[in-house]
Amino acid sequence: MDKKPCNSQDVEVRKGPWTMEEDLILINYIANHGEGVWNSLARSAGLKRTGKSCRLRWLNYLRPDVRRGNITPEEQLLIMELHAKWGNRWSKIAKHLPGRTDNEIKNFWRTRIQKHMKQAESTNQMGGMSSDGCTSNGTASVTADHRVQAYSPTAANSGFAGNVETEFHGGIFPATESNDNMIWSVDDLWSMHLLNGD
DNA sequence: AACGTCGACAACCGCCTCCGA
DNA sequence: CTCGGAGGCGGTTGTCGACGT
Repeated sequence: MDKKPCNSQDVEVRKGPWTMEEDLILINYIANHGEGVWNSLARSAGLKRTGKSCRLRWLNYLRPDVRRGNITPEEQLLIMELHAKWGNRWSKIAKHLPGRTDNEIKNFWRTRIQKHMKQAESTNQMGGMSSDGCTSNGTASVTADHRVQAYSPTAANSGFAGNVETEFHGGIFPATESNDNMIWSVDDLWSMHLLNGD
């Protein structure tokens, strides 16, 4: 994560977690100049990051319309339906979920739904094999509601259903955990940006 | 109270596609 | 028509925090 002790400034490329300063620089720059060619944007903004890294950070985290927080049951259902239709076309799926990013959906799928699918499958195998022939690999051929039933109990445990109501009240997202401690939220960054002016 | 394990999320990497020179 | 650069996408990995033992 450390910078290389290198003399030439154009070789120096930062990796790893973004700092608050970097976020602010990126937000400010895009607010003033808009998105453009990411490589030159990174250079012009003075960020020692690759264009790709800047793009990813902006799209997945800093964009003002990015909605963060728990995926609602409705969104889960939609994700599963679309995934059954298109498979791992995360960006395509993300287009149908306003405020959600492909990365977020992808992570959600891998960490939660896939796990519950495995559990459901092993349960099915023990209990008497699949109920409707869900044997295809990866690109689900099962109906969405079937899966909901398979994983919803655990989902409720991990806070899916319970947080639906708190989800939207704040508009973008409620920045629940951050402000008290030293962690900053995107909201903070944007308000700082506004304070700074253009 | 300490240690180990698991889950969630952010970020990076490599490949593919598209566009302009 | 070909080549190179940039953007986009999906897969994978690393890190951090929460939870259980």
